[in-house]
Amino acid sequence: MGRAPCCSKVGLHRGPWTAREDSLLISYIQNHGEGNWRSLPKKAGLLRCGKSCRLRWMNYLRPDIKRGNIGPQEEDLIIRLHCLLGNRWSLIAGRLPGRTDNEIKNYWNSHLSKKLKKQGFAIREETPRPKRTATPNYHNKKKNNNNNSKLSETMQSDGAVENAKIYAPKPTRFKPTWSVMEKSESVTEEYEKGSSDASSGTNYDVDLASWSHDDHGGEFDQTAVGFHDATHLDFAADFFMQDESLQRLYDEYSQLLQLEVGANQLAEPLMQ
DNA sequence: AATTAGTACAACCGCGAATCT
DNA sequence: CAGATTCGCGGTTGTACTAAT
Repeated sequence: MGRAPCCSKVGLHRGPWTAREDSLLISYIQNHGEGNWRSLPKKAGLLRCGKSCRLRWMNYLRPDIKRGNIGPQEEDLIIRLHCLLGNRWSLIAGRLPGRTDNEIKNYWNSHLSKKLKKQGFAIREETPRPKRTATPNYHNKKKNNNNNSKLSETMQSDGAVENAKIYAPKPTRFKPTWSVMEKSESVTEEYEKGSSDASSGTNYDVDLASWSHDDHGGEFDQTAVGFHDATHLDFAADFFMQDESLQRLYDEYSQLLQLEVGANQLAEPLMQ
């Protein structure tokens, strides 16, 4: 229901974008703004599906996208946020001004996960999306949900988490904090300040290499499980309190989670 | 020089949630 | 309120490029 038809089924272009397509899309959005992706291609004179246009704009053409290599401070922040949030790339991207979720996801998959494995950290092969709280429609809906079927396989094949309840925050559409929290005293602001001045020691300048296994008595492996509930956030806190800014970053997320979950819904820890 | 393997990243796909009618 | 539509997310795939053999 409601799914946009695949491009191939309606004879639309697929694959890499040409310079001409890019310029058509850019000029259309400059004149009319984002949104209405469904009707945009037709109006812009593009033989693409709206979904493809949106993706191209969001991940490549937007003027505020930061090009170039991901720096060590960004890398450090990605790693920490991934420990905290799992594969919630859009949330992570929201903390990295100018970076897209796709870029971070790619960087993680092709670069960081391997790097961390080499360093001896246990990386989740697959982040099971947290089981969603039982909204009235949820269980009655699907049948063959990919993500959830994967999740249940994972759960059942792994005795350690078989009966675990996972904190399941209500999914919300995400807007990058640097655009919606401009006036706040958020960590993002500090990060932006820091990252805009590469020569200064930033608030996130923490030596990852110092996080050896031994430093944490082997407990670090638990980060591979993920921190989907408040109990785990407490545990996570031990690792992320390396400086004040990270504390605030952690607090921010912790607060968000607490707001959503309510005390009686807090899941039991995955590891006990 | 040719082939193979590995890497990086753009793009696609399927899904659920939000929003609209 | 229900069904339809749109949007956004995360997993996966395809392919261009580079390094190694």
